[in-house]
Order: sequence, then C-alpha cells, then structure tokens
Amino acid sequence: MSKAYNHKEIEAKWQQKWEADGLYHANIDPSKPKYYALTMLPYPSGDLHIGHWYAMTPSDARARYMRMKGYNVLFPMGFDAFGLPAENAAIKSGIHPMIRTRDNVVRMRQQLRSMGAMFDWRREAVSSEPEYYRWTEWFFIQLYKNGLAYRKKSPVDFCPHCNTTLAREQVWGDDRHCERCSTPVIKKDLEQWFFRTTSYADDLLSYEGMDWPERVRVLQTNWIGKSEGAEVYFEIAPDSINDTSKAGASNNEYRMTIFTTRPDTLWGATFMVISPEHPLVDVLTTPENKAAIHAYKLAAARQSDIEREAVDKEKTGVFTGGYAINPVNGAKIPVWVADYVLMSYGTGAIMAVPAHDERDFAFARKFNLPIIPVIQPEGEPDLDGATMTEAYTGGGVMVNSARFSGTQVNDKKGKENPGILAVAGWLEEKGIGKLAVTYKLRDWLISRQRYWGSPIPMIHCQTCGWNPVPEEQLPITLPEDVEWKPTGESPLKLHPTWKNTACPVCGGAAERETDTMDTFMCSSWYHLRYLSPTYDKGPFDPQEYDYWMPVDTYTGGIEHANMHLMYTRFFHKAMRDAGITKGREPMVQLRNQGMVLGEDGDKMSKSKGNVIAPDDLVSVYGADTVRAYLMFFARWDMGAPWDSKGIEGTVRWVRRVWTLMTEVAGDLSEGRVGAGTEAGSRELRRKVHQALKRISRDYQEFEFNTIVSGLMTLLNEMYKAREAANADAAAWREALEVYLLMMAPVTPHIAEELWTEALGKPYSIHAQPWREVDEAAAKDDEITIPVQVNGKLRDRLTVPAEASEAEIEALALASEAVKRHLEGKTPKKVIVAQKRLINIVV
RNA sequence: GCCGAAGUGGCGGAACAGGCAGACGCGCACGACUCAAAAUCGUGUUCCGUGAGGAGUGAGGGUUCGAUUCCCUCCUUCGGCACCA
Repeated sequence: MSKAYNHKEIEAKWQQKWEADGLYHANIDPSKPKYYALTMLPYPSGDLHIGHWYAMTPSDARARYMRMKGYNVLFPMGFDAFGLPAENAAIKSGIHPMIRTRDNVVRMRQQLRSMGAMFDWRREAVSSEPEYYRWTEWFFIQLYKNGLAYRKKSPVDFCPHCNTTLAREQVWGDDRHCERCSTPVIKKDLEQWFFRTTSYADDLLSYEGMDWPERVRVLQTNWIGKSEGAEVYFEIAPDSINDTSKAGASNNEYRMTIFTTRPDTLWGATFMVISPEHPLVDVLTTPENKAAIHAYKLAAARQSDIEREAVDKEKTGVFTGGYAINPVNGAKIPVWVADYVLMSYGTGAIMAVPAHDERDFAFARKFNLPIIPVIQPEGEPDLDGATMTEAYTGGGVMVNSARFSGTQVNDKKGKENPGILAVAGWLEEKGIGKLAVTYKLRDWLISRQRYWGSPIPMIHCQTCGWNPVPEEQLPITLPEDVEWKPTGESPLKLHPTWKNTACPVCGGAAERETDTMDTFMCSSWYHLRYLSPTYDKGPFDPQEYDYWMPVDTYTGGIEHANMHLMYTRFFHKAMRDAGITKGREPMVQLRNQGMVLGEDGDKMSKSKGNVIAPDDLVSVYGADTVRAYLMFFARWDMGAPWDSKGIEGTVRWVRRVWTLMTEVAGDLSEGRVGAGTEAGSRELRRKVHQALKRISRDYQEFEFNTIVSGLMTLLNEMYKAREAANADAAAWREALEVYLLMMAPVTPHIAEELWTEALGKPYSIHAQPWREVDEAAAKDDEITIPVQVNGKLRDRLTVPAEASEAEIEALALASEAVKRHLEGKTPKKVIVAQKRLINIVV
C-alpha cells in the first residue's frame, strides 16, 4: 500500500461501511458500563455551520475515546425543528414550514454524516414530527395535572393597527414600532400559559453531585436571584380609600404587602412606592391626582423594559394623593407611583427608606420627601437627613427605632443579621410581617401566538372552563391547510374549523387553545426521546431510560445557560416529582465550547461576508483534517478567530502520518526493519508511552488542542527514530498501532484506512480497546536537572534517573558554570526540589 | 453599577504539584532539491546585545530560595445581569 492519501475516496468508503455494519449502534448491554454522551441538537436552518462542527466533532472524539475505554456509548443526534424562522419564511415565500423543515432536515443530515461522527442515526428524533410532539403535548398535560401549568394574564407587545401581538424581534427601533406598519407598539395583557418554574427555585439552586462549569452555575444562580428579607403589611389610611364601589369595606381588604431586605430600617420609611401596574393604584389615587396618574401609567406601558430599567435614568414618579400607615409606628406616609418599582418582582410595592437605600434617596431628594436616618455607623458623626449626600447602606446601630434602638446591624442578609432577625421575629409576633424570600426567576411563559410549534393540548368550554385533551386523543396535530397571510395572527386562530371541538367533560361545543408552545419545551426532553424515538406507549421506553439515564456528558454553547439548561433541569425535576423521570438531575457533566469567529475576529454573519462553510473545507481538505484542525487551533472552551492559513499545518500533519505509516508498514512487512539497538527500541517505546499517558489525560479533560499537538510531537519523534534506524520491529509495530489508536477519535477515517490497509489489522479500529500506559516503558532513564544560582538558570545536569539527591547536589556544586557564578562565595543554602531543580543561594 | 472569565512571541496557543517560560502549529528568514517556481526536506525564529550577559508572561506591590501559577491594588478586553426593593 503506497498510494497517495485521497480523502474523498476513503471517507466515502468508510462512512458507507460503518453505516452498513451498524458500527455505531448503541444497544442496551448490562455487561458494560454505559455512557450517554449528548451534544446539543441543531435547528434545521438548512445549512450546517462551522460552529456546529466546532461543537460536535470534539464531542464525538471524546465519545469515541470513552467507547475505546470500554464504555457502551450512546451518542445520538436529532433536530430541534419547530420555531420562528420556518414560519417567517412561509409568510414571505408561501412554502409550508413542514415542507421546508423536512427538506432542511434531509440536507443537514447529509452534512452531519460528512463529519464521520459516531451518531446512532436509528435514534434520531425530529421535534416537529407528530410522533415526537405527541409526547411534548403529553408532557404538558402531566405538568397541568400536577398543578405546574396555569393560565395568567401577562403583558405582551401589541400593535393596535394590525390588531395582533408581536414577538420581541418584531418590535423595531427606539420608539418601539411595529415592523409591518410602523405604528407604535403598546403593552397589552393577554391570557397565557405558564409553568411554575419558581416552585423549583431552591431545588435549582443546588448543584450537588453535578460536574458543571462554575461559570454556568454562577449564571444560573444569579438568574434565579434568591433574595432573603421580610414581607411587611401596610394598610391604606382610612381617608385614602377612593373606591366608591366598596364603601365601608374594611381596611384590611386594601392591605399592601411589601418585600424588603431591610426590615431593620422600617422606622425610617418616609413614603411608599408602588408600581404603575399595581392593583391598588386606582384605590389610592385621589380625584385631583387622577389625570396625572393616568398619564404616567400610559407612559410606563409604552416603554420597553430596557428603557424602564435603565439604571442611569432619572427617577420619575407621581404622588397618588393617598397615604398608608407604617405598621411599626402608625406613621401616615404618602404613596407614590414610580416605574422603578416593577410589578414582576416581589409584590410590586416597596417601603421607601431614603436614608439607607440609594434609589429611595435619589427619589426623595428629587421630590423633597423627608429622610430619616435609623442606622447609625459606629464611631462616626450622627447622620442627618437634611445634609446627607448619599444613602448609608452599611451596618451600625439602630436608632430612632423605638424598642429596637441600640440593636446591632451588620452587612449580612436575612437571619444572619441580628437587627433583621430581631425585627422579623417581632413583626411575626404582632402579625404585621414575617421573614420571606423572593426570587428574580419568573415562571416560564410558554404560550406563543404562532403556528409552527407544538399545539397546547387544552380545550376551553364556556361551562366547564379549561380542561386537557384526553390523552388517548393525542397528538393534536397541526392542520396543514392554513393560509399564510401577513396578519400577524396565528394561522391556527384563523383556520375555519381546527379550533372547534367538543368539551372533554360535558361534550358540548368547545374551542381548542390556538397558541402553541415555546420551542424550549421541545428541547427540554429530547434527550429522552433519543432513547426510543419510535416508542408509542410513552415518551420513552422505561427499559432504555433505566439503562442510559442520566446523561453522563452534555456539550454545547454557554448561551443556553439560563434558558435551555434551566428549563431542562426544571422539566426533569417536575417530571421526577410526577413519577416519570428519576434522580436529581438530567445531566451529570456539562462542558461548553467557545465560538469560532470570522477571520476578521468578528462573529460570523452573512452580512459581514466572513462565514466559513464547512462543506467547502471538507471538499478541499477532507473531514479528518477539518476535525483535527478544529480541535487543534484553539482551546475548545475559548474558541478563536478562524485562520485559513493555519489549517495547512494540520494538512501537513495528516500527510506526514500517511507517509510514515505506509512506508514503515511496508518496511516491516518486507523485513526491512532490523533488530536495532536495545536503547533505540527503548527510546521509541518511551516516547510512545509518554505520549499515550498525556493524550489519555487530555481526552479525559476535554483538552483537544493538546491531543493533536501531542500527536504531532510524537510523529516528529517517530520520523527521528526512523532516521536513526535503531528501533526494532516490535517497537515499531507497537508505535504504529498505538499512534493510530490515539488518533482514531480525532481522524476516524484515515485511522481506519491505515489500521486495516497499511497495518493489516482487523476491522474496525473503532472497536479496539484503548491501550494502557506501560509505566516502566514511559520512565526516563536519564533526567535533566536545571541548576540555578540565586534563582537564575546557570547550568543543566544530565544524570541517571536513579541518582540520589545528594549526588545531584554534589554534581551541581562541581559545575564550572555554577562555580563561575558563585564567585568564590560559599553557598548559604542549597535547595534540591525533589529531582526537578536545584537552586543554590549565596 | 454588580457578577464572572481572560490578558504569555508577529499570530493561535503550551507549561495540569509553586521549580528550565514560549511545547505544537501558523507566519517569517536562510539553506537543500529545481533551469525556475510550487510542493517537499533541513536549520533558525521572545526581545535587547557582536559577545559574556541582561530583560521578559497586562501594570504595580507582597509571600517565597524560587511566581505565568498564590495574595492585594489597579488597567484593558470579552460575556452575563442590570432601579431586583
């Protein structure tokens, strides 16, 4: 075998053979430890991106390594196929999303096959096919039955001209106008479906037993945003109730609950602020303030969340004319409406303590509201509300706080703070408040006013209300005969008959929910559908589940830290509590890859013209070279700009491997390799086993760039050994075999070709066990020890590996170079750092 | 503003026990082969210095016999959150 390397020929040949033989089929095998390696599935845009290659081929290499290590490895692939792009394309071009999606899946499957990855295609799942979304619907019903799905009014962007809701990306410009008619968009409350993610907030905060990057854990922790404090109940002053419809109602009906992290500052509350959307705004507003409040509410509704939440924005607000009673001291304090208080966090109402909160301070100064200090920093002049220039937010001693004056306050939160603990206990005793916890995490809004998604399997009846579709009627399929009008309304709503159905409870006329589910719902359980994609008695075959779950390694982009990964964790826990899944977490280990940027260092985009197409690279260089280069050219977790010149180094390496392997294999089979010398053979074996040791560790640790550089280094050594011609045939055979085994996960085709054709070994290299490191062979005979004088390198000693530290020290002191730098002085100290370095201090 | 990550040659990066800084590769230079070029092979390539030597891992300080690695302060870049009560 001395033909030239032809990547097209060997890649086509082996991909076909592997497929025909089912080489990568993963079946339940209780005799082997299982390993579920999962990489995030793509959206079928119709074109595989270099980013997909960058994410998937190292994941594949590691899955292959684990397989060689003796694990029964499952490495599946599929498509997250519902979503907006297909629907937008349908509105523009009239091509049905189903047709477009199926075409794209066919095309992308081919592109994915060109990677030569070990995907078990029998387990492919496509989320937009009825056999899949039947179970997405089924899961919705399980969540509903377990009280985790509910309906609530929620604000959405709405175009009053088109009379429709808009997705966030359909709202354009700083003035927030409709993409189609340029009418300014308003917020509108719509009834929508939510999942109770918040009821799992504390469970989601625990990462026990999970090998996830610190970065992702921090991101999720911040996103959940647990905050400890207290809630306190403020009543509206009796003369401030402007609700004629409920004359004579008791005060308690209008109790306002506030959340605060600083109940210790309650005596310093000089006013209250409620959100413009707060239900009690109208009750509190006096007739003379009505017009101003109304205008303010309208303005707030027009603003985007981003505008409204901008930190540097000047505080705005309007006085309602109404007052509340501070329950700790009976003080009557004014209630303002301001947009810096968000209805979506806490209770939408706060007590304002301007002396000890920056935002309240800014607000008080602007509107001339009183500032009363109630925490005095120790050893400092007394705070004075009239002259303070900023809020004091630190610890100290409580003052002006009735029975609590003199109590210590520190920087800790919740119960850890003696001031908070004391006040909260008293509040609870008096029935005016208690310790409380609030989260930033919101419930998951899953309704989308869209066609191309999984239908929400709910039916609304005028008499029986909302009820789930009976499970035996699933799936509720999407109608195909819909019209693509650019109305912005979901075609499901406009379809003449689809929504008409019978109530599952009373049998009377009823309507289906016409909203569809967020696609994150589909991707929250795809790892389960892979287990048994054709199973029809449930979402997955329990036998497959028991063997394969949980996912051992999950790989993908960090951009999914707060959305997909959080939803998947929630989904798993909710279904576990419903008795459907098992265990604390769905994914034990998580690793994130970085991003391949364009050659200009910018993010790749069609408009910038800096997109690198993997298909072109594969056709020029071959999949093996592209795989190897993607693993080599950057740290996997960091990513880097693409370098089209850099790939030449990998091209040369692959060619040099081919040349050396075919030539040396030829020499071996024709007896041209002599007995060599014992030292020469030992030297070659040492290099091989040292590389094996390093490379094994690098596969384990996801350090793909040093796997390839380690292979390159060893190849250079093998060329030198060949030049020296002093290694025997056995050492060479081992070197060639181990080399191919080590490169097989990176470059599966060329490794298979050389293994079977050049070395004549039995097919397939990918079913071979990983070789164990021969520690004795890897051991150095001689070691080089750097010798420093005062920390500066002055000489290097080469000594036998078994030399004693005393011998090494004596040799170091005898060194000419060392003596020169000692300048006749006597060393004060000689440090012998094991057998790694000597430092002589004078 | 808060949280997190990262700053090492012309470039991507390596150094995984606090112990030889710059592995491997790109690029570049020189040489061999060639009429020539490409390809290939070989040699060199952190900076300053002819040299001995000196400096050097974003900046400054500290701990240590010894710091890219540990600690403190600061700067820059990137990512996330952003009036969260």
